[in-house]
Amino acid sequence: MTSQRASFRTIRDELSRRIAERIWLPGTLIPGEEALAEEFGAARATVNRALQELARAGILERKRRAGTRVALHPVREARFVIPRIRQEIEGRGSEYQYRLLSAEETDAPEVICARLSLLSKSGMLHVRCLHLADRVPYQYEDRWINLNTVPDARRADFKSMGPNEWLVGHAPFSNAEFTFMAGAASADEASLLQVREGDPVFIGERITWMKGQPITLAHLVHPSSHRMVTHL
Amino acid sequence: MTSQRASFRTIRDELSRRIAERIWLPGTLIPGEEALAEEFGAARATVNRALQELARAGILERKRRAGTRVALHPVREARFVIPRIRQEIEGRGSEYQYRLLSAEETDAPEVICARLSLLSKSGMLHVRCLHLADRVPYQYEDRWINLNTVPDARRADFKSMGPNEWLVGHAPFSNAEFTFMAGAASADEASLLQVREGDPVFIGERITWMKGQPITLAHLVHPSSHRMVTHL
DNA sequence: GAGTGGTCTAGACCACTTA
DNA sequence: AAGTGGTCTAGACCACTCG
Repeated sequence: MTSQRASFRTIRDELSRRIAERIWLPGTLIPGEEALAEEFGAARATVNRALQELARAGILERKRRAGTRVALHPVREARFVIPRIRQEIEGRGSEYQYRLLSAEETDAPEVICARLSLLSKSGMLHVRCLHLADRVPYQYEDRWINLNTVPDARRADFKSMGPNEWLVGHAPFSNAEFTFMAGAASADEASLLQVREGDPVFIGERITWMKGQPITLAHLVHPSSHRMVTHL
Repeated sequence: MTSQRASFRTIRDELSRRIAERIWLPGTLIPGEEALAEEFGAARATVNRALQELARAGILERKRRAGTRVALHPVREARFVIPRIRQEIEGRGSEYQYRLLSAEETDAPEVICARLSLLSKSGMLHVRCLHLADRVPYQYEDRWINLNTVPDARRADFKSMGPNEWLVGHAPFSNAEFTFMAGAASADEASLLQVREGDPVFIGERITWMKGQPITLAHLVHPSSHRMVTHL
């Protein structure tokens, strides 16, 4: 008997509580939708929504015919916002500045072609630029843009606007891969970021595709003071 | 007129296409649920589910009375799985090994207390250990556990099981903060990870709470060959 | 084959917000 | 005040999978 009015939230939270307080242990088969609907005095669709949310959060595992179980190894996931560099800097109350270092159409080196699964190394635009926060180097960006996928990028002016800003407005992506790692600053990176060569740097690599066609590969280098933070 | 049978997936994908192909530009007010339901020959609840999924993905913004708009600045988010070190290593087909370095109840240094917003520095368990993949150092873990929140940890045996594995089974968390950064290996870290002192390392920091009470602070150090990858 | 979750419908009422 | 999304219901059929 529940005094609460039926709502997918109250049902979701109550089930969540039973799992957190180990009333239902991991692996337990919990009652079916129909039974829960009766217990909570709600429609099955309402119970379904509560269960689906918990399943999406990874704390329940649902299978047709087999029923719903408390996940044995809850796959916890966290989210992080895909940073838009200007917003990221301005959002912290800092002044954003942008400096284009170079932009030229040139053949891509083997490494880049391989990373993007490209057969031809031609038709690539290589852009290098620097993003500053309060006049201090914040991120060095080394990017390759596939002109075969985004021919308009030839006419883009990257002097005043970073390639990322241009791309979000002109070439939406359907898939992306993000890689984060630590590395040692090369001589170039060191002088641009005002650190010493060999100093640790935080590197983000981003590859985006539109319907299987590679759009761009970005290599984003931060000084080691950089923090990537996310909450759950 | 749509030849597809009504389904929240087909509706969701069709709307997504209209946005991706810029038929509906950012900021556009799109038709209401009722209108879309009629267009697709579906019930409003079905349209609602499609719209809610797109809103959760950040490409639509919905407000009562105001209607649904294509997001101006789509806040793209990516997810990453919160790694369980053993699964992470075994999932790559490598052999997992664990080595406890030290575990002692001791006062926490100022830095740690501050990081956890702790008033008292006592009642802390300091655990250091090493995780190996195929006998190669993979992660060095330096962890503080708050015994005031998790008194059972005093009786835990961390000789055979890592503190993370123990904690997931005994102290679920309600909130967590993840930080990723690059750093230079200290002398200790360098010898344990078999790199040179000062070499870049990839550092993950994890703080977890249960209902506002800090549970643990983990400092996780990887050699610079480490990659953290996620897809969208 | 049968039971469970997945999805859809038609209708209803409510909550919020903006015109 | 009214229109839009948010949620719920009761009922239905389907798809998948386990025994």
